[in-house]
Amino acid sequence: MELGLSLGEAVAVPDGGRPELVLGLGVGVGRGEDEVRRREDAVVGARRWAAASPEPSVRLSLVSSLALHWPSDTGGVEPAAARGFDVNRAPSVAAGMEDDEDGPGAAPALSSSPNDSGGSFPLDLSGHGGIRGGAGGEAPAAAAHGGGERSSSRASDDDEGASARKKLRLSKEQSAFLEESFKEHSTLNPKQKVALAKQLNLRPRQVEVWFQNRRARTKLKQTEVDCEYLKRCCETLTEENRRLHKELAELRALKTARPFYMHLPATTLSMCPSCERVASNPATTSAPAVAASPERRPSSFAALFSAPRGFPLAAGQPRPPPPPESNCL
DNA sequence: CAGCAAGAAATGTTTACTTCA
DNA sequence: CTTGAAGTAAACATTTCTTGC
Repeated sequence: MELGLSLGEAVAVPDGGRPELVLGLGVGVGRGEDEVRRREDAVVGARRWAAASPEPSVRLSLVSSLALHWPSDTGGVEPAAARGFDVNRAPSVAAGMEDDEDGPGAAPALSSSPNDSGGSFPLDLSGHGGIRGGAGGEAPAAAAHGGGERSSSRASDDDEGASARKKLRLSKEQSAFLEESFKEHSTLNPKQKVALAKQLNLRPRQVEVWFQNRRARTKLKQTEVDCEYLKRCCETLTEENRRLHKELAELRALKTARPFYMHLPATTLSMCPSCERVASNPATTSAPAVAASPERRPSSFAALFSAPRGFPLAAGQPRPPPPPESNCL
């Protein structure tokens, strides 16, 4: 038994709103091909399972979209695309800024001009004093050098004096814009990062960190959803287990009430492993052969006895036709 | 003012990829 | 041409720390 749960299928919303995530849920007989890989593959595998499962899926709107295509403008495929996201194309709002490279002279984190909001960024951030959220116009030391890409970004924020970490609160506008970007793509390539940073008057490192934390929050939320779902599955299975135990007790009671069929010798009936039919032992052909083809297989042993299909056969009743084709000897 | 939650940032680890001997 | 070590970059996991309530 496997539990399947998938996340990340972007689904168009009828009213034209933003896509929703599909949380595919299902319980059924799992297939061994769902390899459990490290990290994301628990979800990916479950999604695959859910796709192959006849079980209905439950859709939850998690207000996020992780699987939207983002076509490449370079035609190339970057590593991030291999992880499921195509992050090669810069966001539309960042068009024309792709040539900017992060460096000491590029993309200053805090614009010297309050009116310089980074070009096409529609939100007016001037009232927030840039990234410092209206911190009285105090230019942070870290902002002076503009940060750098990953290889240098870690050190770049530290080597600027001992005061090191200056906690900031992103403004609502900045957060909203980052959120919108995240909905389009949960990872950024360097150019997109720089463009976004420019538009928001942030350092590229800040944008990078924000996306990292955002991904972590998404994953955490998903884990909570998974946990809740598995809890419910556990309850359902416990209930099913209780029911089956009860059914078993009823069967045992029936066993004493129907001594003829239940007292057949064990060698009389056997299950063919290939076709899953209950067949009579050739050596004891006098015993009735019971066809248990899939379409006729009762859903439970109790149904086997209660269903009006003539089983078990009463004495003198015509026997059902033999199985059409069987590998049984 | 302490406690707490949220979140920004730092740090360490893992993985994939490239380069080069 | 193949292979393994070294280097690099990016993402992730975890932790630290700041800030606001």
